[in-house]
Amino acid sequence: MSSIKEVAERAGVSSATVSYVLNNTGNVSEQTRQKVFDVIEEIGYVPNRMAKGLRAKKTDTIGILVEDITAFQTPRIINGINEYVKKCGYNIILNDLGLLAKVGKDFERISEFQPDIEKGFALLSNAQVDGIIYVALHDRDICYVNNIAPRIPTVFSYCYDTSSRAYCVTYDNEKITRKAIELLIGQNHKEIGVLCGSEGSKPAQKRFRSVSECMKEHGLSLKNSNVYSGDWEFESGVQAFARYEQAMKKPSAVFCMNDLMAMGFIDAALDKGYRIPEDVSIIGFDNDKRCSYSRPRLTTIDLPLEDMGKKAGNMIIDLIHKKELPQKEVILDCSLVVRHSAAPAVE
Amino acid sequence: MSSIKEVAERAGVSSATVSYVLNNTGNVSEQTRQKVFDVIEEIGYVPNRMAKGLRAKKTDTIGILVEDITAFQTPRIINGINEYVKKCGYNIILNDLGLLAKVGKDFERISEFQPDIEKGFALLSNAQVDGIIYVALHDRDICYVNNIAPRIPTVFSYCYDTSSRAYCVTYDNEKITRKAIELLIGQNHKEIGVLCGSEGSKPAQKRFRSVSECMKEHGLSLKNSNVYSGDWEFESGVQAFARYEQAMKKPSAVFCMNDLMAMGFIDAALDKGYRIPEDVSIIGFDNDKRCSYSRPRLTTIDLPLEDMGKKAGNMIIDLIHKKELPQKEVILDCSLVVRHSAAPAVE
DNA sequence: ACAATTAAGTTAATCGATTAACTAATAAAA
DNA sequence: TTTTATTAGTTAATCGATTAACTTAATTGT
Repeated sequence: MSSIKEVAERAGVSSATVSYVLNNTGNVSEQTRQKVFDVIEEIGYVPNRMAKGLRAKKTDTIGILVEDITAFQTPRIINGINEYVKKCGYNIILNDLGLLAKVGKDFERISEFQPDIEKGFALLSNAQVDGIIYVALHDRDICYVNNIAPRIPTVFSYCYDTSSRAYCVTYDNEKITRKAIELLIGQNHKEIGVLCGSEGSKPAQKRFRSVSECMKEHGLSLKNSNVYSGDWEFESGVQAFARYEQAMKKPSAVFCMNDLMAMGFIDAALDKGYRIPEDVSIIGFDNDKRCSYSRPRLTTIDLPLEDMGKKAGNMIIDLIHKKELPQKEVILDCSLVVRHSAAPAVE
Repeated sequence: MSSIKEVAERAGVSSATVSYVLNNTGNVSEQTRQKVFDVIEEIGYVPNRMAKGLRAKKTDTIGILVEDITAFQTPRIINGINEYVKKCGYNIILNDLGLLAKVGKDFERISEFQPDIEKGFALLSNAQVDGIIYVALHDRDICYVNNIAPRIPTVFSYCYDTSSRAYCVTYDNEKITRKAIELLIGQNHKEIGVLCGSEGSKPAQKRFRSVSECMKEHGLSLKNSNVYSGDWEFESGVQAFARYEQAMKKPSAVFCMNDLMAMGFIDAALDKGYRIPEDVSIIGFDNDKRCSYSRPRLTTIDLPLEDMGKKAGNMIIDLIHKKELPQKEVILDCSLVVRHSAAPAVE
């Protein structure tokens, strides 16, 4: 309601002087400064961000475009971004595309929602944000999004980009998958199974290749019959166990490409009287909160979600300040969370 | 970059005409309209929201102030708000106070962070949002916040207000607690225990009173020895079980004031060889995703979080349009999610 | 045929904050 | 004493979109 003009009149100065007081610029006597502050306090004046943004052509605001706020990883990433950018004096605007309900875990289908994504970018872009951070649902190639990344600095998180044109923050699938498999090998497991994510999924392919290579390097081979297909969902873990149980020679350990499938596998196993980890060791992936209280507690892989958010915030602010970034793609390390679902092989 | 002026020049019309085309107002010939659209398409013009907001004195944007984005209920509420307000042509700006890390589950301490909360309101308010929705961490009295609710329409969600001055959306603790207890009574449980939330907590007090009254109405009495104190955390469920186990006459069912404590109780019970629900029935509260895959699956209470978001969105938009609201406080019903942790009493 | 109406546009003020360019007075330097 | 700097302000243009008030031409009514 109240404008800088009103403050100026009441304080008996020009509006320029008020602006100088507010921004701590120009030359203003202590006396005048105090008077201006008094008036501001008195009438509860708050600067109009629209006017400021219009004039200054920047808003000190970062736009966050999330594919789905209800996905378990999204809040942790937002939290990381928020923590970092607040310290730098930036605010965030969030826009949620709500894609999870539309695509489930079928991340490949997200490209169908290209118009929604473009709309989200347009919305943030005309909200005059200084930069945009895109938070994906699942580690995936965003090259198709690249052509719409607007004239505004943009950083993709939980994404990589095979075309290497976009700024991305992602995590190292290969390294951590190897670490998990090496844990099992170190526990003397020789027959290791793998429960895969959806067939078309890039991270699933990466993880599979890492499992296979890592085993080969340790003189083990990944048998076809020990590879269970899955679709990231609980139920596919249940089905995988059914196939596991029918096998003649059963793996003593199964690496599951996410926690949800691991839970399905374990649940089905426990129903049939199997003991975990005595009969079969299980490693999950995601450190998904929904699986926090499994019995036994799940040995799994924690994604550096907060750090991905922080790094994305760091990159976007550097880009806004037109700093050169040393690399377009930042790949952060995951960590192995050792709990009780994987144990040394017996016999 | 490109402004309405540039579009006007290229299309050979005045900027007013472009504005009329954009807003579908005024009289513009089909020919001119088409030409303007062509130019807009060609140079990728996007209206500047700052300028628009400055002139129109509204932004079609709702500010959401959340106490903590990582709390399990927050994303579901945001999702509900988002879904509703998008349909009405509104966008959202989010500001996260990140209080969870600071107060843990000690919600009463939130009042210590009054300055942070005020800062959050100020931030959104000077971002010129048309209205603010405050999303609390836990159902609680927000009367102390009331005096800072600014000249902007404000709706509190996951909150109630003993002073009845603020607009609130909350859920019915009493009704659903009775329903849960009646489920147990219907299952012929006579000796019912209750695992409480933090002592100072208002919802914990409400739930306790409801348990006690409901039992009395059914001719049962709640024994002091069957009341376990807790603090909403997993560990206090474990401790409650220790006390449970020492008792001479053990309750055949325990109503836990949240899922986390229920999980702690169950976990400890299973460790000691107790069977759930054969030896003791358990009901939780929250339908917390972290407890989704417990064995047995938890019978619990689902909070109408999306609906609370939707309703808050509905209320704030009505307030923005200066509609009279029939009531200041809206109380939504929870639902009982019957799964497998509570079963009829044996013997 | 002439007034009244409608259609299709233009002009210019406005929203509120910023800031370059200017003034005026005082203090310091030469 | 005159010049130069410094201090403490003011004036007015500007950012981009909206919209009331106006103009001009074409159409309609009687």
